[in-house]
Amino acid sequence: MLQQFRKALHGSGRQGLHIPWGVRRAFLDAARSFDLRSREILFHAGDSGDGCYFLRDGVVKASVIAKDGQERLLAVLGPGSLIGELSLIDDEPRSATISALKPCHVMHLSKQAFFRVADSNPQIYRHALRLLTYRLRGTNDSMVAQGTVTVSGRVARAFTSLANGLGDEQVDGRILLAHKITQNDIAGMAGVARENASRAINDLLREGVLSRSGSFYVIERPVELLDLAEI
Amino acid sequence: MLQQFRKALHGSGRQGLHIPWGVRRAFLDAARSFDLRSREILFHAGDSGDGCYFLRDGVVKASVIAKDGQERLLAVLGPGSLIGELSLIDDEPRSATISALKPCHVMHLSKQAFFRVADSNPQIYRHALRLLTYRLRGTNDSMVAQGTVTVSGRVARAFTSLANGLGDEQVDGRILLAHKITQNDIAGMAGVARENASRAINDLLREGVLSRSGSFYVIERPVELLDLAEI
DNA sequence: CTGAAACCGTGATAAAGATCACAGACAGCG
DNA sequence: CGCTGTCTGTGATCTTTATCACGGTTTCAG
Repeated sequence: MLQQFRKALHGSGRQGLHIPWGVRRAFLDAARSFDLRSREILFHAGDSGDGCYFLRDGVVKASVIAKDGQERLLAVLGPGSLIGELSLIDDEPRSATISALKPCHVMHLSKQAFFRVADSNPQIYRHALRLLTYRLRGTNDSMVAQGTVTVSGRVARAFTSLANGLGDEQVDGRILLAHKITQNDIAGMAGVARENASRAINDLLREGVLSRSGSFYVIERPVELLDLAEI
Repeated sequence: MLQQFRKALHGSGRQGLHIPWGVRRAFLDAARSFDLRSREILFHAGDSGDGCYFLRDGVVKASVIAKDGQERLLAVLGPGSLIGELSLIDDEPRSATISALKPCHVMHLSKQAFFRVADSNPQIYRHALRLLTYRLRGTNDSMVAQGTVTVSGRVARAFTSLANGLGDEQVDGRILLAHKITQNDIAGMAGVARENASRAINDLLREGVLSRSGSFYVIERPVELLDLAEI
């Protein structure tokens, strides 16, 4: 099912990026690894950026602060995610702020190292192109959704996106979101007021599409959720 | 000033893509050129796509139809634009419909040809990465704007985007949008109802930020427009 | 254990924007 | 020309969503 989520959100597999073996090796050799404490910030939007990061373990969020001070959450990312690849490519400032939601283990790959490795492994370029294409399709869809889909639809959409970033598929097909998510997070992702996110989430809980296990959410009926999200 | 528009919308130069000379040559040799009549459709969203297009002359629009039947205009593109590059890379269906707004001259580059040329000119990959990165930053911003900016702001934003795609900078710094644009187009780009777009446009005309020359719009005070668009 | 701070649910109201209705302008064309 | 279809401007509603208010609940640091 998770595959279908990812498929539905375009591409396949985690972030659509499966680097071949030897190449991954070359990357890891060139990378410097370090840890992030919970709440620690990897970088701020607007920082000048050099290189990109690979999240080996942990969970981070990508967010921006709009002019009016509201925080918009672009994504919550789990292990295996590539972070900060935009600045790697175009040397423009970071477009979002990345902060750790739990302790993380991260690898940093400098710009020079990336292009050095990539130049001798042209498939890497193809993979990178695919990754960006995947993201672009995603944001395009989101933009359309933002304008045409209702609040509860966008909340459902936020959950599918979370499932994509950090979902754990259980044997029975349910998807566990193995991290504490607040209503503020959901509201920030869906672009709605916290209060309305609350109402929409409770509707989903009442209908049984979603449930709570401890402080984690569980997607009980993924198919219905996709349907509500109008994907 | 147009530069500043493009800068403000991330990247520099038309679409941020300046292919070096020899390489451009190789592309043109491998491409097949043809014409499009006004209103003719290059491809539909959902079509399976092979290869990409380069718009040598003319104007096209990229749009999608949301589930509820509303047309959302993603962009209006002028000469020099690259079209359909997503499917080129990932073989997924076309994500938008491209239709000609006036007679166009187009070059088609097949997938095989693209990768053949690119594999022997790795800088091409870098350029392609830059282009996608540029677009990604753009859509990211739009997404944030969509949620936090008011209707008149988004209408202003639509005009900046139009200026970017088909603006002609005059010697006095004004920017001429040399194509007939309807209120429906603006509404579709800003994601608002046509009537409200109408009201917002008239506000801009009254304030003198915008004016009309025949059936074309002219951006009289680009800086103010950028400001209203909260870019 | 306990107090502060963050989080959550829910009603009441306000505001933004969509939709409806309709008349005038304008463009293309038989 | 005059007719038809598209485009435009502007009021009057209606809907959706944000905002405000506030009490209850959980979490966590000391």
